Amino acid sequence: MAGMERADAARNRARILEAAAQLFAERPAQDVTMDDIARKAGVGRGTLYRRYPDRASIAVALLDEHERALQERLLRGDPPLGPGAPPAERLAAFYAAMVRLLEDHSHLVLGSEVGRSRFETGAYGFWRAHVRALLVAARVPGPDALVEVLLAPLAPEVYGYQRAVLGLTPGQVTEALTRLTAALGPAPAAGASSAGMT
Amino acid sequence: MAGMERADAARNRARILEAAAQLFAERPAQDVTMDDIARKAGVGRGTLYRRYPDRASIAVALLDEHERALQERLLRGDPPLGPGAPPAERLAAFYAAMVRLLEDHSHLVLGSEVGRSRFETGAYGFWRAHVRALLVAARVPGPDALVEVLLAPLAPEVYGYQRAVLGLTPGQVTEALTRLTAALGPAPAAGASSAGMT
DNA sequence: GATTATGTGGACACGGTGTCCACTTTACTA
DNA sequence: TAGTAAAGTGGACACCGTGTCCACATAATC
Repeated sequence: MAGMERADAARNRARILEAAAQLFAERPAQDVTMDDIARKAGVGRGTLYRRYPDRASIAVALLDEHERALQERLLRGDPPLGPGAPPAERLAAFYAAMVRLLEDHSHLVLGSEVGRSRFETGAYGFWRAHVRALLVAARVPGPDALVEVLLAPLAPEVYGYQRAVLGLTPGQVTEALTRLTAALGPAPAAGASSAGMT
Repeated sequence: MAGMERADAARNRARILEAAAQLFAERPAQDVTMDDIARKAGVGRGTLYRRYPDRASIAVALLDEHERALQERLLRGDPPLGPGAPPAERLAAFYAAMVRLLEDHSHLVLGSEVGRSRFETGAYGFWRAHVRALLVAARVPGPDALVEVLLAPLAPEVYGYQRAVLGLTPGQVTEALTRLTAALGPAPAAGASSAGMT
């Protein structure tokens, strides 16, 4: 372990995170200044910058715990989210859960620079790996490029736009993704009637 | 017509656009300040702000002409992009063209706040309407939510990420989208063998 | 050539960011 | 328990970009 965190430091970290969560909840992340957070947390600017060099890193920290929880459920939770169910069902469950996550916390991401850095977060790679594994399990051919296409609507900016501007419901997004995935599948045996569009 | 534009004003507008195009090409839009643009264009700050209240509006102006050109081709160009070809082919052609457009000009959008405002641009609505119409023509059921999902990978941020970080080629993106769309289709008649994944 | 409206440009004030360093607190050691 | 080193803290500060404002210049109109 690389040195214990001092007690006061831990306390302040908690304060900062809590203050930031409140502020991000009540107005766009863009409009929350580092100063706001420091003041609300009862902490000096220097202290804030020591741990979190910018807004994005705070948002990521806040997001992290929620994402971890979902990852845990994907790996070891009950079906259909966890292992045990057929791939298509697990995918549908994943979409629903992911939409739920976005629904609850996308405000952390929208409007700050997190959108970009979030991709670098380990979490996004995790979702990708998960979906890819399910596609492979379902014998969908050429999963590599498909994964990205299937994940794109869950990019925070895109999702936020679909919800806020277009007025789509979370259910509609989930359903569209599920239907899309359901339409995929192993190349039909020669001669089998295909349902695809010509 | 709401008043002619003065000759000097027109000249300066052109200068500004040209300067901005050069600057955006050589470094991330984020890092180009309004001052940079004004200086390079040989124009005062006030003049710049008069027409373009922020970076985003400049980028949108630059993007506009390219987007209009593609719109024109979609409406009145030769098949498969224009009318005449079967919907699936037109969609594939559209994807390819759109990827090309992003390939050439996504740097205008990435990193500035355009990402957001771009959605409000008429252009995005146009793409949506186009794809939706093609889905309808192909008798794909429930096109409304699907359109968004199919367009999501073409959101500039997402596309840029797939290209830069993931290393996907333009061709891969196009192909994934095309395959996805091809898999869609009218609900198969009861009893017909489905190629979809279970 | 005079008048008016439109366009221009740079000075300015404001606000946020990130840095820096003297000070305080904690954890360790004798 | 006192002393010491390391870690943490907080606010003052300088920097930079933004957007506004207004005195001036230039083009269109009479």
